[in-house]
Amino acid sequence: MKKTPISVAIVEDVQGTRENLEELLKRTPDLKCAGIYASGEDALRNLPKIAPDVVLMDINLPGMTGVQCTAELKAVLPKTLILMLTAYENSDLIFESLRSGASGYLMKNTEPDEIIQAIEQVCAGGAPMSMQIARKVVNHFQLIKKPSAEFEQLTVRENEILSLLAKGFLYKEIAAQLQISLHTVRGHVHLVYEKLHVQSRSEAIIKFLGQKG
Amino acid sequence: MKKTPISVAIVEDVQGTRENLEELLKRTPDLKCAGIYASGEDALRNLPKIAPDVVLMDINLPGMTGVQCTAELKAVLPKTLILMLTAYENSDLIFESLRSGASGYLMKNTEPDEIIQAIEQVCAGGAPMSMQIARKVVNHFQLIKKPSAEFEQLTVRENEILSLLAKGFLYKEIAAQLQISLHTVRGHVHLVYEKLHVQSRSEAIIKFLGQKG
DNA sequence: AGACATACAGAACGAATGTTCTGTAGCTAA
DNA sequence: TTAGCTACAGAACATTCGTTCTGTATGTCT
Repeated sequence: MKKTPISVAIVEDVQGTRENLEELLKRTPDLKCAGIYASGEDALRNLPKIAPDVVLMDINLPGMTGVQCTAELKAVLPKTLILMLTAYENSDLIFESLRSGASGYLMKNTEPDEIIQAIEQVCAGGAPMSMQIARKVVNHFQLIKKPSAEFEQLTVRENEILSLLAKGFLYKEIAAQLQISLHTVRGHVHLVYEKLHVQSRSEAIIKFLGQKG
Repeated sequence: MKKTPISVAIVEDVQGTRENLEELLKRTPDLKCAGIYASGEDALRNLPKIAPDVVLMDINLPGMTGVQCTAELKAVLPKTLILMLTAYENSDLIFESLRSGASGYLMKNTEPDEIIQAIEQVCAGGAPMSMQIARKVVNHFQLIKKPSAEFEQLTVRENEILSLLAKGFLYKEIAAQLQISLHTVRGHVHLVYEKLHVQSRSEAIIKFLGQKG
């Protein structure tokens, strides 16, 4: 698929795991081990010159975490693909990693064969991860969707006013934009609060923004 | 893995494809074809009684779309897993499907073997999709991330207060929770506003929530 | 037509919020 | 040590918001 070998760097604090990974890369024909680092700080200092195709990043590093390191690396090397390695399936860390720019998420107990496959897959435009992790990622989208019954009761005018509220306008600014009096705005806002079951502008905005996701 | 066969329903308007899928299910030992429908409306009428384990849903249906059908089915049968079938890799449709509650996303030209595997995988807690689609889903998380320079200037106390503001608490409630005076809360809030370059609680909340994704 | 419901508009009053001050404690650099 | 900086705490005053009223169209049943 690729003629030149894929250059891969390793960031992993545990010596044993680090050496195993290095060994694995070295004995695989199409891969090249471009750098090995025991800490995120060390990796950040050296990787920018090397610009590898792929980085295998331990998520649990002493000092700077793998997530932080990923974010900073991606800022410098946007084209470098990062695969997280982790011992545990922690949901929060998965999402933080993906937000930081990781392109895949592997468990440490993954078979060597599959690690190699994952490296090739990520280069081919994929996002390798275990099927349990894939489901978590997919479910995340569904959580965004919320019951929107309350919002449907709002009249056109109330919706108009709510969306202005949620842009941060003052009552008097809303009154000016809609050509109605300040008092009237207050009246509408109060009805919006009743229908949304909230008692302050803040809560209404939070509910409104949470709704759009 | 499962002793009883997995019950699978098909929603697909094209007769040829529909019959091919049915044939595929029938000749696979561990699968049972529980229902075949040519439209979303038809599926919605009949599936609630059947409650299959998995539904293969064509995304491109005449009348009600596969996405709509997925959303309504999921509302009635939250435990039923839905795999979307599609001819084209349209990003928007992928995300709409996932938001509507689909648990996997297959191309129509997928090999029969892989379709069977996908059905088994989704029952086992996975989220089968092509590697290109997986990457799109993962990338979606990265887009959420925004520049957060302003927030880093906040002190621990200020962050604490901002996050309480963004939960809708009143000043006096915040004062009580943090054991400081109402006046002090005001003072902190004002500093937060300065650092975030906003001038009201609403704007601060909007900025704070927009930041988290 | 009369009774009822709803969307919209406005006013008065108390409560919450925003601004601008002052003061204290801890930490750093000259 | 002293001067300067920052985080935190508080007070006085002005503005904005939230609640509870009343009133006016408009539409829909019966």
